[in-house]
Amino acid sequence: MKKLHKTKLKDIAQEAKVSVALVSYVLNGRHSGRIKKETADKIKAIAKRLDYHTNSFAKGLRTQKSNTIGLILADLANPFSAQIARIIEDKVMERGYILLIGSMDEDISKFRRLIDTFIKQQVEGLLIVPSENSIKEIEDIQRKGISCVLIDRYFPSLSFNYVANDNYFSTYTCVMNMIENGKKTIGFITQKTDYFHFHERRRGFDDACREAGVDVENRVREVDKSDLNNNVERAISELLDENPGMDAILFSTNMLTLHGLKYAIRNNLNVPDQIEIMGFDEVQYYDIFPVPISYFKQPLEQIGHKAVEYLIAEIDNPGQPPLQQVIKGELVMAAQSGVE
Amino acid sequence: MKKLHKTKLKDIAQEAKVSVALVSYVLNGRHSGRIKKETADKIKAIAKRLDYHTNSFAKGLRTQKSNTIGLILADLANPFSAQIARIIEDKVMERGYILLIGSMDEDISKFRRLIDTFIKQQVEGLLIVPSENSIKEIEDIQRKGISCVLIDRYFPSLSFNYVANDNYFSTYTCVMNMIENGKKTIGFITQKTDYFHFHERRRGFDDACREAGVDVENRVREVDKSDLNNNVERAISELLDENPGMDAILFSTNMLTLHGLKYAIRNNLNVPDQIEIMGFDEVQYYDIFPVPISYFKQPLEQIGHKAVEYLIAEIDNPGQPPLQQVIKGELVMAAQSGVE
DNA sequence: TATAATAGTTTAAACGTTTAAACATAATTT
DNA sequence: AAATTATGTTTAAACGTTTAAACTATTATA
Repeated sequence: MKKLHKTKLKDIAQEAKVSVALVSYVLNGRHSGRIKKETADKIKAIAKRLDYHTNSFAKGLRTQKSNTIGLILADLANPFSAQIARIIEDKVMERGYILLIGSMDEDISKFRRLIDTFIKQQVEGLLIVPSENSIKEIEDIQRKGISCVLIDRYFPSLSFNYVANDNYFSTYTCVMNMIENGKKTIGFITQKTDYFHFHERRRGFDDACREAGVDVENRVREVDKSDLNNNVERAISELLDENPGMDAILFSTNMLTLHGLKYAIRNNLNVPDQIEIMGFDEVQYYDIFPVPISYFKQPLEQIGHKAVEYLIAEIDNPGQPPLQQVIKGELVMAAQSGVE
Repeated sequence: MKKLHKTKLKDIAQEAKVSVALVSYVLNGRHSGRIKKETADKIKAIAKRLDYHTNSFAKGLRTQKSNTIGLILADLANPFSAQIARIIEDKVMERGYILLIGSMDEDISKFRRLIDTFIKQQVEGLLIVPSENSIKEIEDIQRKGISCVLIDRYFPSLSFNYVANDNYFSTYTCVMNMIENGKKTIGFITQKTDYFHFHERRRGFDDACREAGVDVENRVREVDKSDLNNNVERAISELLDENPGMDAILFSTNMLTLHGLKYAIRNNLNVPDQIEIMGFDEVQYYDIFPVPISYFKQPLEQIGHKAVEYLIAEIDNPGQPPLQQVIKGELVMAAQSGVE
């Protein structure tokens, strides 16, 4: 049972025959310009030799700052979450903070536990990719006066900081692009949900169709999340049956898109000549499918960065008017088919 | 600029007209059976009303325990990492600890930064899914006497705690199964790497073939990670060209498997009758491919659980002889084709 | 020569908890 | 009635750090 002695300021002070305070000043670079270079160097050398690491408990207790930000994800196993987590972690570190990551796995009680945990850990702010039914908890956070920025999803009824993809623009752009490319009968497969961002995607689709003068009637299917496999398949074949000559389908999530691809491959649809498939979100695996697919790429990088900036702004200046921004992503066209 | 006053023990004590110590005893349930129920209830009620949350800085400083475990992943964006993170987070919470997650993104300097950060945060132990060239840092951790368990990958040259998939068994099992099913000419596509676990997979393949009396000569390709796309494709077609009648290919990672599927679909191979494809790791998307595929499923759940158990054991009893275990996963056979 | 400014360092209190030990009172035993 | 035990609560020190303020010694200024 080896007893590991963690080096503390006192150890360094003794070794250097100076006071603890001086060591602290040196190691924090807070020397008001008065510390002798010689002493400073000696102290730094000893700190290094003894492998000193600040005790953040003591530091945090004394300074009342944790330098810590919490990130709560709807579901870590979702590639979207994982990607955004990575982006945010980098950005947060760059700004001198530490990121705590928690995944609520679409489970509200876990969400509450995470919030409590993070509060106990004295996080200075929270970044949240909220899940569907978490509005009450979000309001709670607001009430407690904790700095917080919502990511990707938000509640228009709440006056809250958020950064999200411009979902209206996304589907609007997709449709317009299809139409430019001569598509006439466009289907849309989306998810049945209360999420505001899905409504926006729907609205973008509808408006674009209306503006372009193409029909929307009976061209949209909202599928239920449970038993997605079968529901999507059914939705697609219904859509195709009831709209002969349909020459394009837009899917509103990456999972839906993948199912669309599956359907196309299984049924030997000629993509994109007979029917074009357009998806949402970049998925590492799109290019593995033997079918060219264009997709709307959410601006994850920018969303992550902006969210961190907003949060830090809020931390530095709590209670400011809400910072809200939607960011436009871009359409990534399939590699021209024929070239393999 | 709303000033948010965080409730502390003192506030509760004043409100209840008792000492801070008593409040602490009550809230920690550490009442040696002596505290009047009435008082305890009153205190608890006030704590709840004032929304008290322990200040873990103060608590950690005083108790010298952080109740915190750090998880360092090779790459959070890899589905394997994300899945294992989820499993571990649950398990760790269940055992009363808090999990800090960090992703090193295959970047050694980031790895070192994460270790430092976690040490400063006073983690009681580290769980690490190490990346290829991190052996020096791992030894460092060992030298510092920090409790640590390696996950999934380990260094046989180091005497260290680890929990991993039984990689030898995995490929051995796959091959044997193929042979039972009448396959005669089996190819193996794996990654060119120094990772010990890939060597094990290779060894399992070789041994199984040898034992079953089938040839290994020229049936294995180790592809370079860079430009995986093209390399895999080339490897497969080489393999098929040079081994006419090859009736099965085993892939040693999920990415490789996906590329294998892509190849099969593009080239209209008849899977599994003409050629069987067997993969590694569960991937959410396998079943989307219009091709039946069997795969070896790593026992992620058990690996995660065991790793947490080992780490806590090590924390409770540091310096004990190393705990090491490989766990056998299972082969998941493709849904019988024909049934759609 | 006295005074003030400068440079370099130390003192001491504070952050919010925990916890062994002490204390006070009431109940029980001798 | 004194001594003991049980019950309920408080005291006070400690954890490792930061930081305003104080101190000391030296140098510059009046």
